[in-house]
Amino acid sequence: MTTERRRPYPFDRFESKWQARWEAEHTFHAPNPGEEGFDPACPKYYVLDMFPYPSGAGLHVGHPEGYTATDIVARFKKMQGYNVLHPMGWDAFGLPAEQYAIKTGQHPRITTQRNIAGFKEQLRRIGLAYDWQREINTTDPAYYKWTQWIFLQIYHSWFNPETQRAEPVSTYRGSDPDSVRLAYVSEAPVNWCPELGTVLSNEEVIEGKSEVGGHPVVRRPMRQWMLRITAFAERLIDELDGLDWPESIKLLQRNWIGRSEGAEVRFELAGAEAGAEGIDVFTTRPDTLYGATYMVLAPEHPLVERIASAEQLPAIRDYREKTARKSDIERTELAKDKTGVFTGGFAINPVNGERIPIWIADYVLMGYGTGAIMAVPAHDERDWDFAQKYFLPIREVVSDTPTLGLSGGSSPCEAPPLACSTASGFAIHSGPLDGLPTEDARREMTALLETKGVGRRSINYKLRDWLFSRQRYWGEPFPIVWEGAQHRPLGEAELPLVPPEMDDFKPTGTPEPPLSKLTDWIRYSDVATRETNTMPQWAGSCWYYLRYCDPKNASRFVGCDAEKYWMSGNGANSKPGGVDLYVGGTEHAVLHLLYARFWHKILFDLGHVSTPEPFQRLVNQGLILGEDGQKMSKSRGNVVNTDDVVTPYGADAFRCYEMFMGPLEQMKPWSMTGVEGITRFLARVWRLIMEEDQEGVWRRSAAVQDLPADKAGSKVVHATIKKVTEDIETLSFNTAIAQMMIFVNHFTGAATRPVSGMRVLLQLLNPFAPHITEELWEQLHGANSSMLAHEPWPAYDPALLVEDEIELPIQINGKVRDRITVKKDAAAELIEQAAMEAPEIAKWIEGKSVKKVVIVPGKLVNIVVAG
RNA sequence: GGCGGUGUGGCGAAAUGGCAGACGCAGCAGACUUAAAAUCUGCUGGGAGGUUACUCCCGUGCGGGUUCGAGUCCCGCCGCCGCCA
Repeated sequence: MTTERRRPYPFDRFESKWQARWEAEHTFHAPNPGEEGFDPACPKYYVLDMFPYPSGAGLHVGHPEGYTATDIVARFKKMQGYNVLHPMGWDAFGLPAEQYAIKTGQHPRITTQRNIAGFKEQLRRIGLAYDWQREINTTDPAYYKWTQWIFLQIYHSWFNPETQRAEPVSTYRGSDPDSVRLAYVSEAPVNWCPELGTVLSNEEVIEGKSEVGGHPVVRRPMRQWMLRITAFAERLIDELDGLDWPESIKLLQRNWIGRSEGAEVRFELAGAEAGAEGIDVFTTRPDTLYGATYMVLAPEHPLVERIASAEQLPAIRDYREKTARKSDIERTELAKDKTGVFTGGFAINPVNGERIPIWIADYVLMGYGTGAIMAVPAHDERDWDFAQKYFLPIREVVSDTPTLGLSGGSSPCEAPPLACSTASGFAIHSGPLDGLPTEDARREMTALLETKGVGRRSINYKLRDWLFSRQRYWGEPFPIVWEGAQHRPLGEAELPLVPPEMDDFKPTGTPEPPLSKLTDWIRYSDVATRETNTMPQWAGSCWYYLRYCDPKNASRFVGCDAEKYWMSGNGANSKPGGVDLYVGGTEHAVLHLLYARFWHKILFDLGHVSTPEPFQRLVNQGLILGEDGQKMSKSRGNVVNTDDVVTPYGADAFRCYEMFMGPLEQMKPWSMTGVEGITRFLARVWRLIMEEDQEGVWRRSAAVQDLPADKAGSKVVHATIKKVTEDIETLSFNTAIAQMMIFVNHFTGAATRPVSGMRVLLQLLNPFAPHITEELWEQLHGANSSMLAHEPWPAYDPALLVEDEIELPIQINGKVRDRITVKKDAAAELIEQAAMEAPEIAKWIEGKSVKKVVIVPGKLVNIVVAG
């Protein structure tokens, strides 16, 4: 397409000019406390985007949806007099750059730098008001020095159960501090992905496949670094309450942490002497203990070999091998056929002394609870399926009706139930519990167990500790060395620990990380070798919002004053503090947002930061779909790149369209004709103030005059100030733009346009369309005027919004039949009288009796008639 | 299966329990133009009636309920999307 389409307004002549000026004048630089230009009287506002991974594909129109929203808020808050922190940076460690390196031999650093440059240029073209002096990059040694430093703080800490806080490990009084560190080494089975050549966290594995690439993942035991996030499970749930987050995200986190209350119960092994090793189980239904007719251990449970009878041992070993090849998801699938093997051993049910068989089955996971369960087939679906398959006894101990006289597990003639019931009801066949409703029975049984010393109340979490090491090159090396089998930390002075240069990034094909190939680097001293794992990509994003506060600090991860200022609560709303507004996609609901809260709490406990939570207000932007209504993807060919929009329509049209599409949080499809519509709107704004002469030169329009607005005009102006101000606060940008369209439509037909009203429009529209408004502002005020970005936000006069006379609809039985015009504060009697006399109303009332007249002042009149 | 979200014109959507469909897209008509584009003006949920001004009926996924009045609140379903299983 070579035809030079005439642009509806000459955005191409001024957009880059204003971008250059903002950059040159540091218009959006926020000074820190103590810096030049800092005004302590200024309230602060910290508005943050989830920083992107700079991929090679560049920005598509989905990325800047959130960025534009925060940009509008940032510019708005600045005009309202806030000191606004609005930074951007790069989450640049990660697998794609490393895989590209494996394919091409090009160092990931080079790829990363090139991608960052591309992303930054695309963002610049959109005119986002970032403080680029605060740009950070997680792969910069000056940044990851502090990621490593924070890891060391975690390594040096433990969770004191008495204070419920992270404390220096020196306060631990036990004999083996390594057993309580918040960063520890574990030999547990992990998610190993042979294709990627690395282990993955539970959060990175989706339906048995890697989240990145969809490769198969298997379980295998490996020596790995773990972070003890489970210690914070309770606080991570409880402290969600005070956050201004979408309830759905809070719920997602609560479900992920998966708190369940119940009891831990000890079953002795049959034939063992009292006090000998037993099997502990966790159950949320202690009330059903009388219905426990067998036990199941996870196949990898350490007791299995000991319990197993000689004749069962071969079958057990065979089954364990098969299990090892399955993922947790495959194992716990409800619909799946249950399998298992009898161990040959028996346990004693502690409440009724019954001898019950012990099985192993893969539907019991070693990682959840204690790795063993008591099976109550009558009241648990999986136990039911299992019992049906292997003909194990089933005893009903919960009835849906209160039944008296059916006492005791001793009753010999109970009929097995016809179906499994997990519902609450009333205890039966349960000795002392009989007749109790499920809730009471739970409590009663727990108390009973505690008295007998065979169990106790317990809380279990689904959350697992965070598998924190990866077998990759392109990540932060651990500041750890090994001497013999013992790990020890590097000193702070040895940070940053920079990964060595390398040409061959290929995975070793074994669980040995790529760094293990570099024998020189590994050798730390005659006796010590370096840790060769690296940290996961999440590490850098766990604390980047803190670094933005003080990105150049060389002596601390963030300066105390800067942290206190930017992360403080906003006096006005007495919130506990943190980032004032954080916008990003839902995909991070349980990964980044949980990890970052975890790290933040450790740093808070250790006194390094001043707030218990990092992000006070969180908003998720909705996905932008392709024009076909499908998720954008390369394979569908429906991806719209930002440049495809910015080049032909301009940055302002791009920004405004992104915001006009619909509610920020909603999923919505892209539409190029929609972009054209918004372009028409901006062109109309342009022509409100400019007109084109015979030679095709744009000049200030003669219709713009220094006259007061008429009554209707000033009402529109002030209604627009009100609407736009309120809508930006609630992030309802689509309706804010609709109101500005109403403004423009009102003045488009007018012969003269008051310059005061035009100024207000430019102020209100500036956060949305900063280039065109700056240009027009300059047209109105001259080239030497101060920038619009430095103008204050306008205020509205409520008095101008009130009409003297209002039109009231008159309803008969809820249907509008006529309208009357009355004075705005007319008395009810007067309104009623006028309503009854309205021309159309009479015929509706005729021959009927008026039962009631409802008058809602300023809204409507409803006449209720009968007959 | 559980939890959460969502359902309004041809399309994106708007509506503190108070005139459903603001605003925009698409479409139709008119003005300007030799013509087109651009621009400006008007119309545009469905149906019925009337010569016009207009009038009436139906309408927010389905079925009930509360209320003078329900897109909005309550109960029960159905579809789609997401998360967990």
